[in-house]
Amino acid sequence: MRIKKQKDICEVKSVDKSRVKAIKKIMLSDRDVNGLSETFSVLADPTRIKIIYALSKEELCVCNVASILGISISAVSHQLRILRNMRLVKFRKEAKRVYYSLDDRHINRLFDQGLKHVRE
Amino acid sequence: MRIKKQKDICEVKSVDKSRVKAIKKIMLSDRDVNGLSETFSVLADPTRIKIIYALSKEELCVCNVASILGISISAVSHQLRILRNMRLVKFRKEAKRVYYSLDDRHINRLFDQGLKHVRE
DNA sequence: TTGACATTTGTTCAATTGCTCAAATATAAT
DNA sequence: ATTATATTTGAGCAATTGAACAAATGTCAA
Repeated sequence: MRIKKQKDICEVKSVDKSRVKAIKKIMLSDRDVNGLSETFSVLADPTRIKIIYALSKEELCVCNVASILGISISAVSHQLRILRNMRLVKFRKEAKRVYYSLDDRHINRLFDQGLKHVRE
Repeated sequence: MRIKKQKDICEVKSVDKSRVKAIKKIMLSDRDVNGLSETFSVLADPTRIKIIYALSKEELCVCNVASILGISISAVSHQLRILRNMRLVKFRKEAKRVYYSLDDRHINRLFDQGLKHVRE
């Protein structure tokens, strides 16, 4: 095979300059892009999906979530921390238990839209 | 610190059995869970988000996408393959160029819902 | 206090992922 | 055929991530 040095960066002459410029101008802000990718990342994990779904039905303690999903309490707690950091769930402590519930109406809508998509 | 063997699995007696059972019964199917996590995974990457956004505005060739995002053609092509596999984009060849466009109305809606969420 | 239960947290490890580079393929022009 | 342009693909690598396990914290009851 011949050796070719490839620039791998789009040559100016081969680019439709005005088209590229126009779209660059209306491109999403870094803030939007990061927000979107963070949001979708949280929803991109099977365990978290199940947790969110369960909590969308009812407030539950960590132990019950673990029971419902059939995974360890530790694993649930780790995932709940992620959801907490993203402010998707809120919690209240009652004696030894900690009860979690959904804390973001938007997420429910995103979730439902996603379900509609996969079930279409 | 005391050594305790911890089962890390919810003790039956501490679980609200009927509550757990009820939610287990209406839990999402594996199919739904996998579909959701795959769908959200595709949307969870900044590069793919930008590509999807750009393509939502206009049909574009690989080279122009690379130019708009300011990343290598190879990187774009790799990501486009993922979007192709998920059937989120379609393409048509014209001479040496390959033009991509969005091929899923649902994704646009999911995307917009996501934007609404992060901008709230 | 001691012990049991509920949850959280830190560490380690394996798997996944996105990128780069090099190479291959495809198409058209010389 | 050779060259140039456009895109795809495969390998290798660094960074991220989810799960498992151990240990720590917190709360209540005996």
